[in-house]
Amino acid sequence: MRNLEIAGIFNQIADLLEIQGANPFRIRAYRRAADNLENLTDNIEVIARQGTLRAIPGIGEDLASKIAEYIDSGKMEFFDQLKKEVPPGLARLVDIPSVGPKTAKQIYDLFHIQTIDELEELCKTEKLLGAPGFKKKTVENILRGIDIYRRRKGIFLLGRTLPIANQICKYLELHAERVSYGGSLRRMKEVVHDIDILASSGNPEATMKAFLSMPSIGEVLAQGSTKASVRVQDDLQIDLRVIEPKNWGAALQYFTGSKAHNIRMRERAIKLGMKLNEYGLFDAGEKFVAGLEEEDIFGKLGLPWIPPVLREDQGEIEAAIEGRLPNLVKVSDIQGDLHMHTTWSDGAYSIEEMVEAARKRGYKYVAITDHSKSLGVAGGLSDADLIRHTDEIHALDSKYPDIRILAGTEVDIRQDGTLDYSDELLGKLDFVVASVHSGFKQDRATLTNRVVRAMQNPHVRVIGHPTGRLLGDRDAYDLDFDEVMKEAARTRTCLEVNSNFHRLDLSDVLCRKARDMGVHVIISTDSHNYDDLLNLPYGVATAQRGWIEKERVLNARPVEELLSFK
DNA sequence: GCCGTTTTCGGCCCGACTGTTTTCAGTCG
Repeated sequence: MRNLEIAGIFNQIADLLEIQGANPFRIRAYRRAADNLENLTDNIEVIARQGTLRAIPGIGEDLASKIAEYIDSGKMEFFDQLKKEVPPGLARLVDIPSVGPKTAKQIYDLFHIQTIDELEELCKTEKLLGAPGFKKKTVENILRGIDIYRRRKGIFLLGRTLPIANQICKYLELHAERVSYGGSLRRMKEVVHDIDILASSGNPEATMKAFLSMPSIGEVLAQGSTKASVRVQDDLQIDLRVIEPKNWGAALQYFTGSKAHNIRMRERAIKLGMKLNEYGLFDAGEKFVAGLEEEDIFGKLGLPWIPPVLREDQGEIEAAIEGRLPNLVKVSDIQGDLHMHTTWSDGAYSIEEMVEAARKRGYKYVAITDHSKSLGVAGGLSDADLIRHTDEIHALDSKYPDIRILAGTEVDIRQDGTLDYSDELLGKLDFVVASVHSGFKQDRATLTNRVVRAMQNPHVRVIGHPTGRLLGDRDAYDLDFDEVMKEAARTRTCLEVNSNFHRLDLSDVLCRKARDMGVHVIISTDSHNYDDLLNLPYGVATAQRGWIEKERVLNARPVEELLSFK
């Protein structure tokens, strides 16, 4: 898939046009196109071949021809030309916080510098000081921006950030009426760049003061009467917005985004003769129409409330208008966990301990799925061990009448696509997860064949963590998901949505593709200890972001139905 | 550069904070 590659080019074009001072709407068109390509579930090359590029939102005649040109020739003339016009280092200066296109261009025009090191030198030697528009504060801010730029890791995992946000909310609840986190965190994106907190308060000064006196704050980046930004550990930025109670719903809607979703909402307001901002929905006479609750705003715009996980301008507004929003799977729908490890392989607790933990969570069934023999590093089970493992599970199953305990395995898909246990052995099990744990660097065709072959085995019910990605650490291996999902639908093999927040694999985008292609999923935790069981909401949220409904989630069904599927 | 139940041309979301400015431009979300 070259979707991300082309999206990246469009974003770079937007950066370059911005530096050139091009029409802001033209720049926005490139960014919107890039966003939509990133979220596209189909292969852009296939779409180009079919000649239906213009059906993609935000792609018109011009961008379609640019995409086609790039796919055909590997080049985009306009992009190459632009790169010649704008000095190459300039686009990188814009990545520095507080340095935007105007500042970067001005500095370049004055001093002809192109690198961040040169800019730092310029600031430190005070050469920049005194140039038009550059006084002491501005120079200091640039230096601070460079510092932040160098230190920031940029992305934070959802599972790391959400607990921090919850802590802050809990603290602020003592100093405000209502508190919520918003932004990409509320939309449950797999990685976020910052934490947005919203508070409503009758005494905003006190709320703001309480926020700014949190002990964990490293630095205050900005502070006003209603808005403040601070940095805490690991250079995580936290933005607080304090608003009056009557504006709560409007502010929450605005603060949740996404930006693209908000633009669409505001356009809808305009179309209906109103105006939407973070204070409320207003009629032509500036009279307050709605704003106390999010539902009020959606309602006055003729829409049902749209769950935050869907607010990405990926068709949710159209679906809301037409009354066909998906009936999203919920955490409470999940009846059992079908991917768990124990001390038999690389887990931290015994089978019985994990079963007890699952019972406490109210699950109706679990599958114990330890690793198979090839995976030596994880203590994979020999054939003989697997039989003893199965016996122990079946004995426990009789001991606990309130939970069905399935004997399973997470069997390795070997480099040639065969499985790590014989069919005879697999046939003795209740539930088989098959996963790739080696040979990640194989080419696309080989990897795709491997997984397809595994799905053709009648014992395999689900492919575990189908892309193998580790967020921030390891890219997905190169699979052709058109092929994989076609075969998954045909063989009625499920694809796993692994809830471990380092994985979230399938991703939201691939979940959406699975939905479109009629593939069923299983949302599992891949637990290696008790705490991992708590990750389920991340997997559910990822499925929700992919518009997945309860009916498509096999472990939202009773165990009999689960076992007879296929 | 995209797009159309007002439109194939003329619109395109909206506001807070900062710094350097006497009224606003730049940046950010």
